[in-house]
Amino acid sequence: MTQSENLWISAIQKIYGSDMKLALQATTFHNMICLAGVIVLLFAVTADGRIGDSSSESSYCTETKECFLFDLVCEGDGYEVRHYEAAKWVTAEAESHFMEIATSRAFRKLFKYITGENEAGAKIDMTAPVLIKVNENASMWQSSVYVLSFLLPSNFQTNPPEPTDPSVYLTDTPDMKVYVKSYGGWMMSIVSNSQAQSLKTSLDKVQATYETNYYYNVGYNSPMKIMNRHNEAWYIVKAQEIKPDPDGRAAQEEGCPVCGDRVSGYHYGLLTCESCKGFFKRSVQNNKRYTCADAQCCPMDPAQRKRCPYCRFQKCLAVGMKKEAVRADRMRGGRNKFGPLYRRDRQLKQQRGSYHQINTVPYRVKIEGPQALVPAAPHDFHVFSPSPASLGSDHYHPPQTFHPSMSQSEFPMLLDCTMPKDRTLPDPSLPFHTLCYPSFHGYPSEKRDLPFSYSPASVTSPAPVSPTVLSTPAPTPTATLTPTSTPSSTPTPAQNLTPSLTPTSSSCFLNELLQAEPDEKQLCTRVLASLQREQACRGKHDRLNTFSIMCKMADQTLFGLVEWARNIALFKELKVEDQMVLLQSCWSELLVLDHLCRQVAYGKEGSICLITGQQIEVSTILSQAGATLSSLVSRAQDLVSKLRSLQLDREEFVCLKYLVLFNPDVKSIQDRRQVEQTQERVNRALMDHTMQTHPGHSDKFGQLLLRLPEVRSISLQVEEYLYQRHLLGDLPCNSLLTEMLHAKHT
DNA sequence: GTAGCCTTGAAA
DNA sequence: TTTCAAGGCTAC
Repeated sequence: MTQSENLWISAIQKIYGSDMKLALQATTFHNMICLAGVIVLLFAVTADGRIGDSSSESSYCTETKECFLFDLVCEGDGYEVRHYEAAKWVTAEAESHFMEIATSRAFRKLFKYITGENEAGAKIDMTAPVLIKVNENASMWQSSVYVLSFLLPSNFQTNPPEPTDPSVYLTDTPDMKVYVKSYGGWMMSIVSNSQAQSLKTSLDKVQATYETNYYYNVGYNSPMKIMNRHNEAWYIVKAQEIKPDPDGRAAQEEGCPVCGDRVSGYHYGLLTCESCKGFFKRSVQNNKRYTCADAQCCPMDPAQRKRCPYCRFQKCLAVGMKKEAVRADRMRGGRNKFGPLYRRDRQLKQQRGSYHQINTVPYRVKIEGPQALVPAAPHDFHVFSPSPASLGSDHYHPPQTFHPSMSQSEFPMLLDCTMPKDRTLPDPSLPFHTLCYPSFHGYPSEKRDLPFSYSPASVTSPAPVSPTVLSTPAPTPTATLTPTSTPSSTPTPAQNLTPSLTPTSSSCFLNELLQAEPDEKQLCTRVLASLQREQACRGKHDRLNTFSIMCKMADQTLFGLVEWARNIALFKELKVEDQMVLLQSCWSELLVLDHLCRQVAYGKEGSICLITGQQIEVSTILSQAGATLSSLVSRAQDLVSKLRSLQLDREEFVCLKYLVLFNPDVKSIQDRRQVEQTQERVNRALMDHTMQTHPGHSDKFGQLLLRLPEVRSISLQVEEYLYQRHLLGDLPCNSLLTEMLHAKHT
C-alpha cells in the first residue's frame, strides 16, 4: 500500500472512529476509496435534481430527451456508487404475484398522467430511467406491492401538475447515494431478482450499509429496443442506522390480523390478540372441524368473531398462524423454533415505524458537520401530494421500460413483451375442432398457428365444462376413474410389508392428501375469466392466437398447481428456498401429469380434453402439427392408454403428484431428509392403497411408479419445446410459465 | 366455547 | 436473570 493510500485510510478512520477501522481493515483499498467518496458526499449540500440531456452523460440512456443525471462516486468490485440529487417523480403502485403484471398496471396509470390526465392537461415528456421499487421479500409465490415511478422532466420539476387519478401521486427522492449494478437483456423478475442478490452479495463483502428491505429495479429502454439494453439494480446507501421504535409499540398498535382486536404478542407465528391465540390453540389441539353456515366469508371483528369459527380459523391460517407452533406434547414454557422469525418481523416493523416517523418531517435537512451524519432525507420516496394509497410505510417502488413516442394502445401488457401480430387469427368463426393442445405445440420450424376462435360462447357451450380431473364425479361416460375407494378390511400383502403404517393410517394419510386437492371448477372458471379478460383487452380485431390461448391455459393450470403445492401442510413445513427449488424442478412434470389425468378422467377415445372441457380430435392435431408436436401428443396419448389400463384412480393420481413434487434427488435441497420422509410416506400409502383396491393386481404399485420416468421424459421435451418458442418471442412473458422456463435456463 | 389472566421454562 | 411465547386455568 502506498503512502497516499495510507493517508486516505487514516483520514477515513479519523472521521469514522475505531469501529470503522475494523471495517476498513476488512476491505480492499479500492473499496475504502469508495467508502470515502460516499462519506464525502454525505456532507454535500443538497441541490435540485439534475435532469438533462440524455446523450451527455451515459451511453445507455439514449431513448429519451432527458435522463436522471448523476455523479459517479467510485466503482467497487461488482458495483458502482452514484450520487443523485433530489428529484421529483410521478408514482403509481399495483399489487400482483408478478412484477411484470403490477408494473404494467401502474404503467398505464402513469402513462395517462403524462399524456394529459393531470390538472393542467399538460403533455409531459417521458424521461429515463423508470424506477420499480421492490420489496426485498417479494417472490413469485406471494403477492407484493410494486411501485412504479416516472421521473418528471426538468421543466416540470418545480411545479408538476397534480394528477387527476387519485391513485397516482407525486413523490420525490432525496439527495441520495446508491449502489448500482448494471446488466443487459430484458428485465424479467427472476433476472432482476438475481441481479439484486448479486449486488447485495458484493455489498455485504465490503460491509457496506444500505437499505435492506427494498431495492430498485431500474429500466432505461423501451420494449422496442432489442440490442444493448441496459437495466440496473439499486440499493440505497444508508448513512446511519435509523433509530428503531423504542419499544416496538407502534407495531403492536396495528391490531390483530385476524379480528382487529388489541395485539397481546407473538402467538403461533405472528402478532395476534389473546383471544385468537386461544381460539387457534383450541382448534388445533382438539383437531376441530368447523363448517360455515353462510358463504364462508363471514365478517371478522371483535364483536362478530365468535359467530363463525370456520371463517375465523380459515382467517387464522390465511394470515399465517402456524399449526406447527402448537405443541403436540403440550409442553409448557420455553421458546420455539420461530424465535428468529419473530425477531426478523420485529426488526421489519420497527424499521417501518421509524420510516413513518421520519417521513413526517421535512425531508431536506441541512447537514452542519461531521457529527451530523444524518441522512439528508429518508432513502425513500416522499409523498408530497397526499395519497391514501401511498401513506403506508410498506409500499415499494419498481421501474418499467417505456418509450415516449409510444401510444397507450401500443403499450405491451408487460415488460418487454411483444406478440407478433402476424400470428393472430382473423376469422373468429372458425370452429375450435382444429385447436391443438397448449403444452404440446408445434416445433419452432412449424410456426403456423392452427385456427381457433375464442369467445365466451365457444367455451361455455361445448363439451363437459366441468372440466378437470378427479375431484368431482366424472362428468362424462368416458371417465374411467374409479370412485374414491374405501379401505378394505381384508388383510393384504401390504400389511405384512408395512410395519410402520397400518392400512388405516395409510388411508387417513391419503384422505389428508385428497383434502388438499384444488377445486377444479374454480380453476376452470379462472382460466375462462383470464381468457375473456385478455380478449376483452384486445378488442374484436385483435384476437388471441392459438398459441397464446394455450399458453394462457397452461399458465393458469400451473398457477393452480403452485397454489396447490403451497397449501400442502408437508410442503409448507419446508424452507421457502426448498419449496422454490422443488417447484422449479417439477413444474412441467406436474403440468404433464395434470394433463394425463384429465385425459384418463374425461378424455374421449381419440380426443384430447382441455381444461375448459373442450374435446379436440387427436387426428386433427396430428394432421396439422409438425414433428415435435406430433411426437409429444403421441407419447402423451400412449401414456394415457397405459394409465387407463391401470385404472388410475383419484388417490393414485394424488400420490403421483406428491411423488413428483417431493423429489429428494433435486440438487441443492437443504432439508433433503424431510423430503425423503414425505416421499417414503406417500410411497407407502400408494402401495397400501393399490394393494387394498386391487388385491389381484399386485404389481399395480410398481406399474404406476414406472410411469413417472415417462412423465419426466415428456415434460423435458415440453420444456425444451416451450423454451424454443420463447426464444422466438412467441411465449407471453407475463406468465409463470415463462418465469419457470427462465428459472431453469439461468 | 370464549377470552383474560396465570404459570412455565428454554433461549437470550 | 430476564424475556416472552408456549400451555393451563377458570369465570363467563
